[in-house]
Amino acid sequence: MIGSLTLDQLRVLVTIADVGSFSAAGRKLGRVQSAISQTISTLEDIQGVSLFERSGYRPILTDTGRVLVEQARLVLASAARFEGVAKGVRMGLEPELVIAIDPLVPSAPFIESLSALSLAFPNLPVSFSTEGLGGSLRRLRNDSTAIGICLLLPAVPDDITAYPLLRVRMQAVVAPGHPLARLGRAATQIDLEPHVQLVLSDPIDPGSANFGLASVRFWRFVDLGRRLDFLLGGFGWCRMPEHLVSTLIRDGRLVPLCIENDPTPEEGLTIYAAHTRNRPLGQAGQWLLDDLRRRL
Amino acid sequence: MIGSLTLDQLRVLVTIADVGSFSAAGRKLGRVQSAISQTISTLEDIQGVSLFERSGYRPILTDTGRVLVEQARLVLASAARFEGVAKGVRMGLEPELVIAIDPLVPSAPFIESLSALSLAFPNLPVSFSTEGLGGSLRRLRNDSTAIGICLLLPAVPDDITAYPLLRVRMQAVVAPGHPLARLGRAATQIDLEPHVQLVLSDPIDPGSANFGLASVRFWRFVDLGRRLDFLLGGFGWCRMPEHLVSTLIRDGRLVPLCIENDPTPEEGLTIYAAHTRNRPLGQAGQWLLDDLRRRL
DNA sequence: CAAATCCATCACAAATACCGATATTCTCTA
DNA sequence: TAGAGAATATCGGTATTTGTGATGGATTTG
Repeated sequence: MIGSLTLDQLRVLVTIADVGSFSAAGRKLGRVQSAISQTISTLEDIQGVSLFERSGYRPILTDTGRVLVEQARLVLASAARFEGVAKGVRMGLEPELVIAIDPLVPSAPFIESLSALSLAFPNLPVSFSTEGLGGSLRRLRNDSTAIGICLLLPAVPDDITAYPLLRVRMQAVVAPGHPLARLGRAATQIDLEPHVQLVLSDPIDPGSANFGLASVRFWRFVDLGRRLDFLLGGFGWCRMPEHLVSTLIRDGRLVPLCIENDPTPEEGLTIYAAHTRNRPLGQAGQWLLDDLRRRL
Repeated sequence: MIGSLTLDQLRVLVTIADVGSFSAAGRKLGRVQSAISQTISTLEDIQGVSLFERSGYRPILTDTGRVLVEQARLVLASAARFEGVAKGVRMGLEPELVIAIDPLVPSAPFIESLSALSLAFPNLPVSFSTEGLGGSLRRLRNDSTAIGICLLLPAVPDDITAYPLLRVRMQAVVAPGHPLARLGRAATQIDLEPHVQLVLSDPIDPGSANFGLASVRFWRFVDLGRRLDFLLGGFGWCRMPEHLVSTLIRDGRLVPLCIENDPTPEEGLTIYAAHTRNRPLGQAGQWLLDDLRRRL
């Protein structure tokens, strides 16, 4: 036998635990008492454990029974989730919502929307991917994500529908021990050139998305956190989103770097919520998009 | 009908997903192909969704099907835990192991023993309680805990058998505003289940990384840093390496969460592992005690 | 002490799940 | 391009599972 455990057995078990007796459980479940009794009996039999102490007037849960009731609740909750997802699909929801977020995008502004989302669609499986610059766009075109929260440089591509959400200001920074930190004036192209620039790049297509390159020597990183390690270690300079470095600057662990004729827009880079034109958002995706636009 | 979803249907579904065809699933499950076909047919019918695309030679999972297969795996895993607990009991194990730890108890070396415990008894539900100084002792005398890890001042009472030990660590954490942060005792699976767990997963094969899943609801992340953002935002709980969260904990931006296999006390005096004389330890409890004494 | 409630057991009936055969569609190879 | 092999849906018959209803023993309640 593959496995003879039945959800029905578990439903009966927890119902008994809830209402306190076999008979009452029978009434609640619309079955005769003997059916309940037999169901529990076969459950005990197959699992080889004793769930109830039958010596008294009404059966009481054994220690084992108590624990297994809790386990059963988990199984049933899980099963309910299965049915919940199915129901969502039946009512027009997408089966899951995949969200891709580029690494430079701050999470904070999205958390409220997302917790509202999980309230509005409690059974919707949500997944996130953050996998390097350009990852969101690639996944959008892949159809492996429904929504991308990303930069779109130099411009919004034709096949993408995008809504601007917010801007992140970028700040060039360097560790205090680095030569550029002691410059004492705005850095020119000449100043920057000899030093290593720590750039984020698309892991799949390292040649793309290299905006704001100023140095000749650069090291590529896919992971923002790892780049930060190297930055703090005085390995080179780079631009970082302001929200990630402001406390580090305040603590003196990083020094802001002023660049002459910096091509990076003063008001910051625009973060878009995007989806592909040819695959419209599902109900939940649309909801999230609307909510984001309303909030931001 | 109370609920007509069947574990058998789910077993059939995931088997098909694994082996790739109805016929092969039938062979694997020892059933005729038509039985498989009918099972899936009724499952689709009852849930009101289309799981397979039947136009081709062999049915292929729809998007909905793919998601529901993952959900089904979770349900089956949960069911397997149920049966695992039952099996443990059948083989003489205690149905659960309750461990009480006093709040002042430091905690370094417990984690190795406990992860060894969860390896030796993978389905044993373990719960921790921490509820004030003297709580362990009270629970021991209550018979509501099997083992107490506690201070015993001024001396070991007569009714208690106690062995002096030392310390441990690994970190489940949650933001201060999260409900789990206000639990006030060790979290059991039942406590965790309703809350979102923030899990790291393989972006290529999101189904693979389901180790350590305790909640039924979880959001997947590829990126550790982004997960941390959501964690700090109070979105859910997760386990984090201690070196990454210790400063956050110090800042009060995170709260450590004591759960089943991850106890997290701090510094203290002489710590004993204790149990009452008149209720000898079960198999797993004895195992844990021996392991602790061997290591410390 | 009587009435009511609860549970286990048993035989029978109903539901349901499986099997085997068949028709059809698709893939792969000669 | 034809033919063999394999996959699936459908259908009727059978077998197994599951629920019913009645009965008897035990406990609580008033």
